[in-house]
Amino acid sequence: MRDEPLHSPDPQALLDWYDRHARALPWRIGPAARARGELPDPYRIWLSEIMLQQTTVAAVKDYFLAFTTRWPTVQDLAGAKDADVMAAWAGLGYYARARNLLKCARAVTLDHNGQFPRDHATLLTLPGVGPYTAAAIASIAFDAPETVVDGNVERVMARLFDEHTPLPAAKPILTEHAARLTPQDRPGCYAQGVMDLGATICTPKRPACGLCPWRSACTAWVRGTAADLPKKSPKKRKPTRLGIAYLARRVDGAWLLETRPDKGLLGGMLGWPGSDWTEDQPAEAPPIRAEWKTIDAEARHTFTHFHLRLTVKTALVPMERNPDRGEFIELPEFSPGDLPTVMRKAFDLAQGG
DNA sequence: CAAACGTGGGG
DNA sequence: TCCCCAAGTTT
Repeated sequence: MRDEPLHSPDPQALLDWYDRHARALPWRIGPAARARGELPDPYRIWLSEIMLQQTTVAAVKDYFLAFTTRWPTVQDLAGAKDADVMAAWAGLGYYARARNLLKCARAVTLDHNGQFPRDHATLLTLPGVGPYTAAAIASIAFDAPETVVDGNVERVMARLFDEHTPLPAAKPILTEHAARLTPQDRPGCYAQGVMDLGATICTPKRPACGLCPWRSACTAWVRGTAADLPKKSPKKRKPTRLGIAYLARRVDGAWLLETRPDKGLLGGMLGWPGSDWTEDQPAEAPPIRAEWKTIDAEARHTFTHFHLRLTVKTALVPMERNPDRGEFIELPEFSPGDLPTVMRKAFDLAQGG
């Protein structure tokens, strides 16, 4: 057994691989433009990077196209109504990202002369921009030699250097390896290349080591440990919580909805008035006096840290009756697509779906 | 440092 | 059914 790879991974080999295998994505410029030394629009890179946080490329694509069509520049987005942006983000998850997206667009427009900052430290001051995203924008949009460390890079580095310390404790070690490899030449393409390598070749399960440009420099490949890395700390099991959602339809077709508070789960999103979500049977909390009927099925949904079993109750209420909570919204001002997924599941259940 | 924070797809 | 995973940030 050796402690070091046979030779150090060559950044140029990774760049060559990227030039041959780069995926065409809506926020990327084409190979011809890249060859001319052009760089992508920082607004589009920022938007894509926020959307891609803990989210797959497949899930992001349509949202990215919808956002950039409706709000082509950061100034357009800064001028949008909060409710419109939250509705457009509905279904993508991690809704703090959408709230910070607007804060950030407005900060760039008002505090930075409408231009994204180019340096890592200033980028880090923007809402929703952490160490990874600041490095991604600086390197991809401005070709600065910053080191991106996302889940892909962690996995690639853990394997290249056969690092068995479990995450997240291993993060500083893996970051150090990644920083040492980052080249001064074409750091933006290099950053995207490492992440593409992790996404398509150096995958979590069954990595395609036979296709990897860094195979001969990979200690885990030499030792046969690649598929077992990176190690991760054991996860906790998710508890189950119970809740009740109240779907009131007025006789004119309007639905009773409320905008959730900015803090906490589904913050800032539209939703059905309901009970607290608790491990014990929740107390009734009808938002309006009505003859509530319980639907004979639950809406089941899993969040990051708990499972939810949601009982759905429906009622038809007359025009003149006022709710204790929420407000009636008529179609088409309200569309089910504006709801976060768990709320849309409740709606689908009430519709008999 | 641990916990909160969504959702959909794959094995 | 259930667990893992995905271009992380904030508190």
